[in-house]
Amino acid sequence: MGRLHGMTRSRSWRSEEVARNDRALLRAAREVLAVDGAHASVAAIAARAGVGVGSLYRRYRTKQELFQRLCLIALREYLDAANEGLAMDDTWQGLMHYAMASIRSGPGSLAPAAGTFDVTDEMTELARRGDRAVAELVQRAHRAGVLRAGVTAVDLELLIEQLSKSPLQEQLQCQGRTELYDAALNARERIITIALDGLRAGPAGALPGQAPGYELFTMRWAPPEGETAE
Amino acid sequence: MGRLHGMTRSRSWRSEEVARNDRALLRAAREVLAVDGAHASVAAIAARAGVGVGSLYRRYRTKQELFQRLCLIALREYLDAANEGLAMDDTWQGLMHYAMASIRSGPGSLAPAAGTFDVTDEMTELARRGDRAVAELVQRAHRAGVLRAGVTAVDLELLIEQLSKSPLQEQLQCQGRTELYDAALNARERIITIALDGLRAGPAGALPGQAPGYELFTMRWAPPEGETAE
DNA sequence: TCAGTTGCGGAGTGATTCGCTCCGCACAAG
DNA sequence: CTTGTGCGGAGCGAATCACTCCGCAACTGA
Repeated sequence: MGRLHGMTRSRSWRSEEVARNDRALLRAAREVLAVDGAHASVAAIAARAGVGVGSLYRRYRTKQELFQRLCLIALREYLDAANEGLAMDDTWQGLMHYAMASIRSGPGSLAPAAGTFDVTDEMTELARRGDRAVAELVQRAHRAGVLRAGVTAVDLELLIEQLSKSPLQEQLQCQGRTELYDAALNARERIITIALDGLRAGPAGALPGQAPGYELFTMRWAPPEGETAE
Repeated sequence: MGRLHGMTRSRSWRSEEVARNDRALLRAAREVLAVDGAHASVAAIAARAGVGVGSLYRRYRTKQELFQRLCLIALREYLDAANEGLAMDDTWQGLMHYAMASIRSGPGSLAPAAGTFDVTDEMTELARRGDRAVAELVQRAHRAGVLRAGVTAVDLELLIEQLSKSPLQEQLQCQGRTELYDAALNARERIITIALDGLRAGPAGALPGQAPGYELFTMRWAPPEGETAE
């Protein structure tokens, strides 16, 4: 925001500045999407990235295209996190590594955008591989006896999604209270720690109801019929 | 939607139907607010309640007035839940009773509306009394040794807020997939159980960072300065 | 049977916000 | 100087917002 135009930059920004703008755009898009949900506007994204809407539309032909790229990146991070977790020796730490990483940059943040753009084959493939890795992560943890009895991969993924959004931080930054941002970050770490520790095997009782099926998780990425909804 | 007008109803609906509509309106308002956040529209609320916007505006002079009444009711339920929890003999069960009730009808759902309406003295008084009751609930649980070391009342309230929203159910009903609603409800119960069990005293390690202050919780109800935001 | 009354649904209204286009400008190279 | 390139943001038509208003159905007292 403001008038900074050219000014400081001087040498070959032929593609250097371009890449920086692209990263800022993607970061801003994820943040705004997490805050404003399905109603996130391109103007807000561009403003948060510190660029004009013109620059945004030069890189992405449409809002949907930006969200698609965002989703692809999130899915890649999701898959990487699961594989990294599987590579760890400590079973519990591996599970937690995946959970933490997935919460931080998870597809949960862009769930509100689900159904507003077409899902490419690459996305479904990435999601499939990720789910498979997570299922193995969960199975391994159960075999090691460190994961609470009855917890399924779907339980885990839904819990992660639940923890992905931060209502507190959303409102804080929506009101512009930057002075409390660090405190909110700290508070969120504690909450996540508490919630994830509920996954540990221990004296806690059985889970209520029966294990949820995968359809709860896959359903959302395919718009039902008749484009958007209702 | 639909033309059902009078039809089935016959006897003295002078005030019976009116009360039913009011309840439906409040219920719908809470649901839509939880789904659409700050951008919830009166049309959506009225439609979900099965009434016309005219009926909504005959009972509430403005959208803000509806949200105020909604907030007041939620705060009352919140206070009641805390007091009921205190009245229980079993300390842990008392805490869980409060948490469950607060999650289900919690002020967390209407957090996005915070700052969009004026806070009355009655609201602040109710919130103050509720917070006091919760603080006692937490203190009592700590004395009994059933609550995880280091957990503060603010931690608890923020965790409850985190669990108040259900991204899964939101999207489900936004897409009109009613056939999966029961499964989603069941899945949510499991997630809440897991997360709340992380509050139990046990072998889990210490919480990261330091205890968050109350300002994180009270800040939001007072618009900073300059009305809405930004 | 029939005016009179009451509460209802939803089309209409001006204001606002949306996704997106397009143009003037700052700067580097020739 | 002229030319070329990527930029910010004003501007545009469409969509959506909170809110008003009116015709109608259901019921009442006679």
